[in-house]
Amino acid sequence: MWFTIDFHSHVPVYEQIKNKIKEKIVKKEVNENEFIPSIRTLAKEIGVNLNTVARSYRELEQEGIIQSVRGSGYIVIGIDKDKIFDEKIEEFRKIVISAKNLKIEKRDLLKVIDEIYGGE
Amino acid sequence: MWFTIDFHSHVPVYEQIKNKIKEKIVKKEVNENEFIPSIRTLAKEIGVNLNTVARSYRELEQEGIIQSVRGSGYIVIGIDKDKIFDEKIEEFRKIVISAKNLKIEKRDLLKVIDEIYGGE
Amino acid sequence: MWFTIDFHSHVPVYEQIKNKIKEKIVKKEVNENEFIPSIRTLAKEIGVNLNTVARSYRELEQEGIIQSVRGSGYIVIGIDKDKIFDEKIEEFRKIVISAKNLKIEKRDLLKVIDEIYGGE
Amino acid sequence: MWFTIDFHSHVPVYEQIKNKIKEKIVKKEVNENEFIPSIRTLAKEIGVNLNTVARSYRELEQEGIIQSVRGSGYIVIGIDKDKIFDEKIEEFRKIVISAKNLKIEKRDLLKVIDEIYGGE
DNA sequence: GTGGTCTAGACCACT
DNA sequence: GTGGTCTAGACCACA
Repeated sequence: MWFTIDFHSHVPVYEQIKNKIKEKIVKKEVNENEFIPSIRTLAKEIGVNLNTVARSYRELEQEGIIQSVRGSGYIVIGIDKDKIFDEKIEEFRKIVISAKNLKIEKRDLLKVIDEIYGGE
Repeated sequence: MWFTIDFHSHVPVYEQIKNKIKEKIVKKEVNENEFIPSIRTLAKEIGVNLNTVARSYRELEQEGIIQSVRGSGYIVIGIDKDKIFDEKIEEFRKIVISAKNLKIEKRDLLKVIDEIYGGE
Repeated sequence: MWFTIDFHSHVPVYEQIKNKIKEKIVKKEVNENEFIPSIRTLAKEIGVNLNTVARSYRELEQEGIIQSVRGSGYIVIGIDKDKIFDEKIEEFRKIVISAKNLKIEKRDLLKVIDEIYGGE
Repeated sequence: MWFTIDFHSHVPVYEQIKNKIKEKIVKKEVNENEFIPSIRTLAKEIGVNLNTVARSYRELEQEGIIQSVRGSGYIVIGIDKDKIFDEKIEEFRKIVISAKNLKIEKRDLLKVIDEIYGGE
């Protein structure tokens, strides 16, 4: 299974798909000039409609990250890592602010980070 | 202005309102037994429809956080800080995982936390 | 009727809709800050599915030409006339080249232009 | 290379091939009773599938423009120039109307024509 | 009523 | 088999 979708999230499914694929590319689980799963394959795998995946792919193509090859599928072009980085950091900043507002202490956040990145 | 709404977020407006009010309560900007703004007032202030604010208040009441006082408005009952804490930590954990997936380094996250919480 | 669609064209319906709306804006048949017809209204009027119009509007929004207003509709932001101009001139250039290749004479093209723009 | 194909055009590849061949015939780059490239050759040259070229040739044959010669290939029969002319002029007319709608001035179109046909 | 998303299913162009 | 487009119809969030 390539990845899973949270159907109860407020984030639309097509956005989740876009994000997951961007992650895969950054993590080099798919490399440039490689094909990603076909629209139909991925749709079946994650249990969504073909059109939903198609929309994700179409938007990723508009962002210049993948490109359709007629009759063959979608191929990875490349990704602007700085942009992805900045977007995620901004998202991260918002939730840290929100956590601070909720009087969550710094050490509680650090604990989570250590858990995930490994202590040290 | 009490707070602002991101109308182009994927998070529904009524959810944003609920979250902001919870933050206010935890931060003690509104205390127990105090009134929060009337539906009408808040709706006008943040530029949304009455029904939207009404829905937020209704759900907050169902969660036992506020209570309607006939003819007067809504009064703060109290809040289960542990639950709020856990929810936010969980949200935080997800984005940290996502950041790690994107090969964002630990120190980049720590930098953001220091910025917001104050270094050290 | 706002406009009509050529269902036998190779140009996809959603593209035709986008082009027609761009024309309307340039021609000032709809002005900035005015609403264009709702997705459902336009879909019914030109006899296409709601999703098709929705896609057109979504892409026009991505291009910064219109913007969605929650619960109200889509409002015109503005349009980069130079870009539209350049695109159309480029399209025009291609067909002129093609006409020349087909040994169509210059005066035959000029005749068409005079017909449409008014002679002289 | 005989000609090139725009794979991201909305015009189907088999239509593009047909049009290019018609142009070649009108321009007398291939004359009557001469062979055009074999399906296999042309397919390889422009990088499309055999079936696609085959479809183009089949339709050109139906239009009486070329004819298959068993074991040899396809030979040019002739072309109804008036029909080609009318089709192209009609296509031209549409874009001129569209240009006028976009408030493009007559002189801008004339400039393009002069560029391509040579001034005067 | 408005936009936003999604499903199910279809046909076309192309390899 | 692949992508590209479209229809019909549904549910949600919002004014």
